[in-house]
Amino acid sequence: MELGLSLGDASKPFGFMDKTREVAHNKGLGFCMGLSIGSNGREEDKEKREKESGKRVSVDPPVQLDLLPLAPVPRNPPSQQAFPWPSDNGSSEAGSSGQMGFPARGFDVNRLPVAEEADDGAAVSSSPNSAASSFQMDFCIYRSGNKRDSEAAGNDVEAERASSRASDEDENGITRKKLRLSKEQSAFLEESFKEHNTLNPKQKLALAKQLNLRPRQVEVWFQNRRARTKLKQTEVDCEYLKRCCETLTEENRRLHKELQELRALKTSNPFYMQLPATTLTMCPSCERVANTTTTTTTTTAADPTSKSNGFSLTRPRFYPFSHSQPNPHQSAAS
DNA sequence: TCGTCGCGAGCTATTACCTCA
DNA sequence: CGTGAGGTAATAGCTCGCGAC
Repeated sequence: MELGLSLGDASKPFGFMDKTREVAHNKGLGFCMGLSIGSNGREEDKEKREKESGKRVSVDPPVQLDLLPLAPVPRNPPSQQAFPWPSDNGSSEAGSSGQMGFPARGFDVNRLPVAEEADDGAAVSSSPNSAASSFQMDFCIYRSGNKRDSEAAGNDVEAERASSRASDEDENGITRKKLRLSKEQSAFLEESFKEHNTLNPKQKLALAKQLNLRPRQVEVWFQNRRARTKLKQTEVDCEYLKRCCETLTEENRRLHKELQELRALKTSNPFYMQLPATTLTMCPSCERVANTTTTTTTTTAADPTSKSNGFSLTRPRFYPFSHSQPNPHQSAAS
């Protein structure tokens, strides 16, 4: 697990994030986190939109957390599903039907009646129940009142649910119905989100068509997904900062105690502390004395294992910031 | 060049529905 | 069977960027 914290300079995302993300993806390790406070986020929006044309961008750069599943996530799911837009490496083609890994034996989901599709221009081209539809995916029906589709999908459970809900369908259409996405749809959207956490209109339309959803549904899903991600980031941020606070409090308490011990030592042995000031200069990163003299006393003090005076110079300290350069003392310190 | 307007997109807060313990 | 909690799809309202004028 690698943690990084940055306060104040939101314009600079964490350089280590990319590397850590890579590691996390490749090895399924932990999570990484970066935090930056002080940005309004709009500049990042602009950048995102500029990159939206196909580049993978991260949402909300000032707060970057990688909370992806710890288990290795295949870049291409076992089903070899292909996203409806060209990937960064151009490996997937738009509308690559049959590569989704889902049986192409039916439809569909949450598909509104034809008349209802008109609210989103992109979804009006195909009849949701038509076998000749260009929609490739076989998603179980979860929408109330769409029993026929669900049965066609062969999913008895979903069909039952849809059937049971059909009875409470509000005929006047005022009641807002919950359109639960199928697992396949959610999984595909999730994979899409990993590729692009924002969608341009073309991607949205393509994804909607491939998933047999309305573009608005895809849009809402991504919106909610981003919100969930941000919420989790915030939770982890809070947890991390809480730990930082606890650690620093503990460190502060320990330093006070150490100071008292030193003062007591000085009082009892006034000659002990008559060392050159440089003797106690410590490397802030590795806790080792950086400048030593040749006196016997100093050598003793510089020895991190020395307990001759009842305390050690090596004490665990908490530094939330990682070294920008490799710590030359790290191997020795460990 | 600057101001205004319309539009599109994203974000946040909230609601409404659904599932499950 | 009723109920509350949690998850999530959907909505509303807002801000911001951008292009047209």
